[in-house]
Amino acid sequence: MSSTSEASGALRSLKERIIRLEEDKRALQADIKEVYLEAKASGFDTKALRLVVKRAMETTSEAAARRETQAIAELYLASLGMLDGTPLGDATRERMMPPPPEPEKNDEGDDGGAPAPDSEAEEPQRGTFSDQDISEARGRGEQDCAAGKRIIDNPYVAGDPRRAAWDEGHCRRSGSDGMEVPEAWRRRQKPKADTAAKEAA
Amino acid sequence: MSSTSEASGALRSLKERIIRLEEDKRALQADIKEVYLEAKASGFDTKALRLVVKRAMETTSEAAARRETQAIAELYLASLGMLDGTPLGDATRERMMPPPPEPEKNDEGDDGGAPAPDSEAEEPQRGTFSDQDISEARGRGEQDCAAGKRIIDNPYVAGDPRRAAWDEGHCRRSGSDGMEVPEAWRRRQKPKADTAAKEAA
Amino acid sequence: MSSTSEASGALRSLKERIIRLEEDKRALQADIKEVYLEAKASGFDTKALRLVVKRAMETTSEAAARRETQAIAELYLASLGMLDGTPLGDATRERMMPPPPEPEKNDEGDDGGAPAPDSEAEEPQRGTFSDQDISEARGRGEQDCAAGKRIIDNPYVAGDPRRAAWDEGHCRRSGSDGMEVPEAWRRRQKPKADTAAKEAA
Amino acid sequence: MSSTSEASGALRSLKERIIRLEEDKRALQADIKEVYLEAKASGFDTKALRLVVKRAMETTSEAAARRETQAIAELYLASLGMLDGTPLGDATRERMMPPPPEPEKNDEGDDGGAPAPDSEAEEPQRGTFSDQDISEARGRGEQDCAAGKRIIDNPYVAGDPRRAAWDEGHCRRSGSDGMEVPEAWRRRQKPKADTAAKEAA
DNA sequence: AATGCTCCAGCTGAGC
DNA sequence: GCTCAGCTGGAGCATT
Repeated sequence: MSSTSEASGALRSLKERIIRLEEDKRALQADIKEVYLEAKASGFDTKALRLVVKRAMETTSEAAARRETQAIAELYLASLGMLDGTPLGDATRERMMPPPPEPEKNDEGDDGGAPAPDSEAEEPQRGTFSDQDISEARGRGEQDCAAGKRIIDNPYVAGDPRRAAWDEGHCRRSGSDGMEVPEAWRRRQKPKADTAAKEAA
Repeated sequence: MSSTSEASGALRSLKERIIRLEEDKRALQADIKEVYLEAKASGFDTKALRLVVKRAMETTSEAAARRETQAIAELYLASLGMLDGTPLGDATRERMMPPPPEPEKNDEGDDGGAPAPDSEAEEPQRGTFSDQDISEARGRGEQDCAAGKRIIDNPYVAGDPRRAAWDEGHCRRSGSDGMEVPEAWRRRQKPKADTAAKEAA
Repeated sequence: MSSTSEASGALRSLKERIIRLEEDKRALQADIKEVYLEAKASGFDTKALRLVVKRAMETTSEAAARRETQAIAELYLASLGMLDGTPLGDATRERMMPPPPEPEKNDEGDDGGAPAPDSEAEEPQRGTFSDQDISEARGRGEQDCAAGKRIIDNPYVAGDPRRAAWDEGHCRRSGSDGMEVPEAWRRRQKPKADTAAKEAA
Repeated sequence: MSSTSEASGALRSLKERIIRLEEDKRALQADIKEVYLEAKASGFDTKALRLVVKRAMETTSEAAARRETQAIAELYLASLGMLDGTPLGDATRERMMPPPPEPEKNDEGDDGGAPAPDSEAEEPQRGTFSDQDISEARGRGEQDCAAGKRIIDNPYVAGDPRRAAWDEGHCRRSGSDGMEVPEAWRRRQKPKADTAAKEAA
């Protein structure tokens, strides 16, 4: 019988190689844990820090996929009236842009449909709006959507709670246009295999 | 020997109760899976839908904890220059508000430090800003922070890529004030026990 | 616009169906947890109980797959000298049986190779065997394997620590026969899809 | 303001240390995966191999805990008649030994209670026993337990299917003695913190 | 009681 | 089309 080719020896060798690697891995895990403990001792929030690390290690396509999911989820939340105060992010807005139908006409509709919310919007203090104000903003969002306004045409400035309400109205409307499921509500590209991209990074 | 008090019978009974419950659970899991498949078949993005469901089932305090972590993570990302285009959310801004130092003086600094970006900001088209523009906005954010401006005083409107850059500058600066770790960067309240709240819901 | 066919309404409906099911699931999970707590309070070991439940809920083919993996792992452990006292299980022995080469010859080899360990084996007390005894048993296992003895021909009775050692020797030998990896060391049948079986049960 | 003590810089440093460690970890994970693939290509069963590695990396106390849980689970399975052919392992037998009540009396009970199963047991062929044989063995196990016989006094040899049945009878009986839950059915020692032991190993 | 860690199972995406 | 591995999320357990 040969000495190195036998199954028993091969098994032993495999086992030991794996164990060695696993031990190294454990050591690294312990190191990582320690760094987090150190961060915590310094006053950082480890959960947030973990999130930051995760983001920093994402490949480009992973980040894109995450953003897309996030954007779609925001559309869904908006259409269900669950935005609770946080307006749509930029990525989500961008997502809804592709069909910019006849912009010149929109401007007209804009002026008519939502004449001058800007005047009210000049007071961005929180908490000064009644439920009725919010409700009105939601209704205006629906109307504006029906009138062909785009999602970026939200008349309320950032920080204004009515901004989220308008988004909600717009999204609900855009999801109820008789289409089965609107294009912006669907996942688009296939998340490509980016193993190579990972190495390249 | 008694019939019902014996350990062997008790064990059997426990086993069977658990199995019955587990089977019911499996059935429900299958049902849930089916609904997701149905959603997918209709064109919805299941991953986003899962997220929506998760949100909808959160208790108040869970939602608060999530939002807080999110806000802190955004601060960290901003201070590391990793916002890549997405400006700070409202919740994050709110988080940084508590210390509103001498507002009247700030207004002065405001006028001086960032005179009139609004004029430029009136063109919210994406992609028309050079890297230098972005860099300048970041630097201005740092200066404005040093001058006592608050995070909500970001002079760039929503949708303007320089808005995120200004945020980054402001956050980096606010994290470098010589304090060990600024108050806004820390986790605040203990997430209270909301078991009762869960039942109430 | 129609009332039921719109995407927004469909989304709401899906969300609510899922939430309802998830709530039921949570309730069941809570019930299950309670039963385990009750078991624990009665003095049962919950970890062992969980294992029992797992076994009881296995389908036939799942059980078969588990047993096969278990048997192979025991072969590996034996060949690496890691059985530490626990001899091979019946399933593992059975696994090594298929090639029963010329039984009549084996019997001869049996008589010659391991004459009368039975006489010693009549004292099944633990701890009365030296390392040398163990080592001898391992060597005998290797020889017996070479001599064509089958794994069930282990001359030591259950409970005798030399039994495990003989197993180890036999397995090491059977894994070193010059074959790449012996048949008994490989996974055999494809684990068939038993979805139907699951329903039938 | 100092350059190194600022929060923003500290955060960056923490992030980068973690990322570096995580990258090393990923590399090791990839290596481990490769070894498993190699093993698979050679014909080894990777699932079994994983189990072997797990065993090999266990600390002493972890192994003890695993064995204890395993032994208790076997007792439970036996008492529920779920051993299906696989008799109790040695560890489980050992577990039930502590109360060795008056061994000389037991020998007598032995002779009376289960006179000469050995004569039948000399034919260890599988599959030659009827359900009735199995049932009888189970009943005898119960009787023998009642008569004070110990678990190691199982009269059937290893490989005899009645051996498992006798075990089942004995375990069922020992769990039904009127005691709440017998001592052997409970978890014994607290699994001590063996962090130090891990390092020592 | 609350939190952090570890383990496990279910789900998702790739690959033959 | 089905299997397979990776992975993420959740549950249990130990700890403080």
